[in-house]
Amino acid sequence: MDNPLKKYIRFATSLHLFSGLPLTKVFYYLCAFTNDRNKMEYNFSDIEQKWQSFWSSHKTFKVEADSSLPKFYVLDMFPYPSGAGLHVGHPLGYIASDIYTRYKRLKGYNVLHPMGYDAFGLPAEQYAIQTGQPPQKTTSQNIKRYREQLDKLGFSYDWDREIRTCDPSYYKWTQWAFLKMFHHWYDMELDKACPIETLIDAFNTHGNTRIKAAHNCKEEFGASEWKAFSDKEKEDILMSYRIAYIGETTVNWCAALGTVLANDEVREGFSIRGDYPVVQKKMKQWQLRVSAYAERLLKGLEDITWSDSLKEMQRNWIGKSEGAQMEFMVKNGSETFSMSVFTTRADTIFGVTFMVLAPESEWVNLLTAPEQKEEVEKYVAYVKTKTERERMSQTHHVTGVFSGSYATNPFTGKEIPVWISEYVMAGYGTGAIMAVPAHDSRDYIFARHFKLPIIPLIEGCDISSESFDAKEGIMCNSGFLDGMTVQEAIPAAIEEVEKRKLGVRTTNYRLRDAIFSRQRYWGEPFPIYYRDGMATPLPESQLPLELPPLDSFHPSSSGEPPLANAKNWTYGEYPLETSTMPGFAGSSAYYLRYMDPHNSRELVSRDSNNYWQDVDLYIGGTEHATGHLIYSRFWNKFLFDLGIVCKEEPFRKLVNQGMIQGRSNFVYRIKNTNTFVSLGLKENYKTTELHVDVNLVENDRLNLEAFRQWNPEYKDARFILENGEYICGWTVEKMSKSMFNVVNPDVICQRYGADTLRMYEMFLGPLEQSKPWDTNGIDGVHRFLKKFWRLFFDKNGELAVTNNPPVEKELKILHNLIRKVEDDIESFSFNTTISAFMIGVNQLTDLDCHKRGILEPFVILISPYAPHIAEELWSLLGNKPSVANAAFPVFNQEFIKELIFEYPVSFNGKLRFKKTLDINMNKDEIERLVREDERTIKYSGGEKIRKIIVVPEKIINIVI
RNA sequence: GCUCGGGUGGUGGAAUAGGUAGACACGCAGGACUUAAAAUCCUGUGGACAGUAAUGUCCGUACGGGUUCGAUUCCCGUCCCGAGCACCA
Repeated sequence: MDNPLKKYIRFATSLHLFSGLPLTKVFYYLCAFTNDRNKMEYNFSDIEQKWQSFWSSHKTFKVEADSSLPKFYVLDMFPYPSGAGLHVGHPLGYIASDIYTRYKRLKGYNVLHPMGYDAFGLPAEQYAIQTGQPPQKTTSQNIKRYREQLDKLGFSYDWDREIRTCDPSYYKWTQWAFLKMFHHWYDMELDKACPIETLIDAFNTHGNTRIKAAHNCKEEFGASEWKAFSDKEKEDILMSYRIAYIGETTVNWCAALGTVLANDEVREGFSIRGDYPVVQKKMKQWQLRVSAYAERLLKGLEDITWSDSLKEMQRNWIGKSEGAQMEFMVKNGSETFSMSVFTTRADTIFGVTFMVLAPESEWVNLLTAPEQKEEVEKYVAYVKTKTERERMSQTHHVTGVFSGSYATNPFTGKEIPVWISEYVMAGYGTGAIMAVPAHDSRDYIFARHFKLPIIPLIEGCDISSESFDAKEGIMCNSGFLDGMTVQEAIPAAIEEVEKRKLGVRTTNYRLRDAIFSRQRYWGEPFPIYYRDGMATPLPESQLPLELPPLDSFHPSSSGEPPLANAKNWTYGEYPLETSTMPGFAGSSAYYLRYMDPHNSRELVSRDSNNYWQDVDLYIGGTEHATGHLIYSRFWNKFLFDLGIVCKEEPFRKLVNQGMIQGRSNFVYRIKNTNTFVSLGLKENYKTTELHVDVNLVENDRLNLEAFRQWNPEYKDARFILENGEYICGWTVEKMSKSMFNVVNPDVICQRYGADTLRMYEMFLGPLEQSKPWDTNGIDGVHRFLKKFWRLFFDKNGELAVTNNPPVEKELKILHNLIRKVEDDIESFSFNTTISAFMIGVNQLTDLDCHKRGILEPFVILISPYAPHIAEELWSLLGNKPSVANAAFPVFNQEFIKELIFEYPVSFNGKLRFKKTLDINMNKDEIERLVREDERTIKYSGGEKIRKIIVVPEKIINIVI
């Protein structure tokens, strides 16, 4: 057994052997040392354990809706509990949100600060396929580990509200929302989701010709036709109007994962999870009609406090562009077709010299002339063989084929050829374009390559080597548009198009409907069964439809999703849907469920929702900008349309914490030897750079013994040292196991304590900035906490706080700090607060200040940052029950006067003098004061003076 | 290519309604206490030059211009780094 006493004796013995001192003397020194330590040292591990169990047993952070208190909702993006556990980068945002939460509580708010787990997902399933371990089991193990790690950091979550997306009582409401979407359609006139019954009524009276709806229905029909349709036909038509619908679409199919993926789960033709190739494939899939909300998703960005870059990312993703949809008559031999294109540059119509179709476009078959058939088919086949990545990487590789048919330019009347090329995408606009080579770089390159005519439309533009894409200049060669600026010509052209009935003004969005089914096991089952091949919703009373246990998580032998293997996966005699929902399903409304997590009758009760309303502060990474944060906003808007939630936007303010990168260390092995040379001397040798585990390195000094034991290969390693030490090189890289630079928060907690870790993570730099983790600086923060602790004790280790009234100097330190802490937290500058604390402690130490009137408020100020030490000191000062229930100290204006006195008035940047200025001074008094110095001033008026700037002959500015 | 951020000591970073640049911390150097170590505390620390010294002078916020009594901050141009988007018609 390795108890502390044995360790202690072993340590003393080795000291005795090492130093040659008598054993008795060794014990004497050790005793003196440890006694001293026990008495007054800051014992963080005892303190932190004590208060963490206090908080948990007293449910200190439990909150209830209370209409007598103002509410505040602080939310973290809940984690996916991976098998690797947390590294030091994960808690950054959690620490920031916890500081804000604790601050808001001190300010008298009733703060909702919950936590949970985004527990469905691919990694657990992949692990299950490899090992046969059910995802239920590994997920709950991972959650347990996450919880242990989170608890050590002293977060003030209300754990009674914990949710897990894989819990049936939670995903009941994910399924419920899906059913609601199935039962609704989007009315473009009312601009909201409406019950499907209203659509059926409308079909019964007018058919679908008069209805403005978001849909993908291909037919038009009148009321009598509708009534004559069979049930199956009716159901197929309704399906093309539902907000949750099955539709055939080109999907991202990942063969390696055996599932379809959403656009945000794919990057450059490869899956984000696993980096497997993804191909485009037409499939019937469940989809959510997110595109119906495109305009509202865009508009809603105006009223929320998110960073500009994040809003910009969402705007790009939604990709609104305004222009016109125009009809071109196309002749293929004797047949004539009307083909529509979308353009934002209707003004360039006179420069259209050819048209281009996407190879996948439905027009290709109709418009291919018999004599070109062979060539077109060859080309289309060639395009199909290219992967998505190849098509993207070869952007300037021009390919294409002439279709053999000609369109007519409706304005010039000229015949123009129709081409087919991969540079036009089937998925955007109509899959066909009018090409204006003079003013679009892609059209220009194409025209040059195939020697098609180029007509310049802007006076004086140079198109000899490239197109003129800018929307500026005076129009020419453009008939009635000649002489206008481009900005005038665009609306004028659209107007003319509409007048001549050649097309209509249109807005196009890049945002596409979200593909909502995944052919995998570890997700929410769809509450859908198939009757005679028709997708039919389960009644709400059947929810939740629980995920059945499985023995094998592979796809079935016939290529069906894993759920096809489940026994009795039927509703009565009818088969249930075998796909499951994607990862974003469970995370789309979790912030609502936290408001009322135990409600078994509703997603969230009206009362709870009315009280908590929306998330006031949401902290998380930018990686969710185009995924979760779009889907959540969509989901919330849908629920808003149904009157289930009272706010249209779910996240009022959003802060993106930066990434914490790893700081890797290197050692330098001399080639073909087992000798390592220190950084400063490596130029003298031929060396190989090797990553070394950062846990064996301190302040870039290698622990030689630990290094030898790290890997058997290095057992006999020799070192060339500089000044007796081995200095390692370093660089900043992603934090990952393979770079040996992962720092586990548990290790830091054990060594320095959670309070030090929390403060250090904040001290590292601005919250929103990415920065490397560098353990080197942590001693400074730890030293500060020790100093802070010592402030409360005298030299004998006795609590030394007195009730003497503080003097003005001490009050100034305090009130300066109050203002600083308040300003910094409100502006999320948590890093600079730590400096202010350090200065404050140093000043109080110099003054030997032991006064309760100063120290007690100081404890409150520091408690959001270092809650454990604050609780301990708070209770030592005789307060009950918890500093979390204290009130934030009030900043006293009186001491601002003192600050003014201190601020030097500079003269010519060199001479300095101090002037006594009073906050109550008015303009005349200041003028008189300065006139005595024979200088003139300008004064713009105001209430308080902060500083006064003087230069030769005049005062330039008085800052108020 | 387009959009948005950002370039400050050996290091992380302070300071922007223009006003003592480098707070605070790390590291480094020196010192105190100690038989010793640990811990703790104190001093110095952007660069160059001058002086025995206190101190003084000049140069310094990526680079080049501009506005201003005064610019790290505002404006124009250039370079570099990071993030996002990328045949979006």
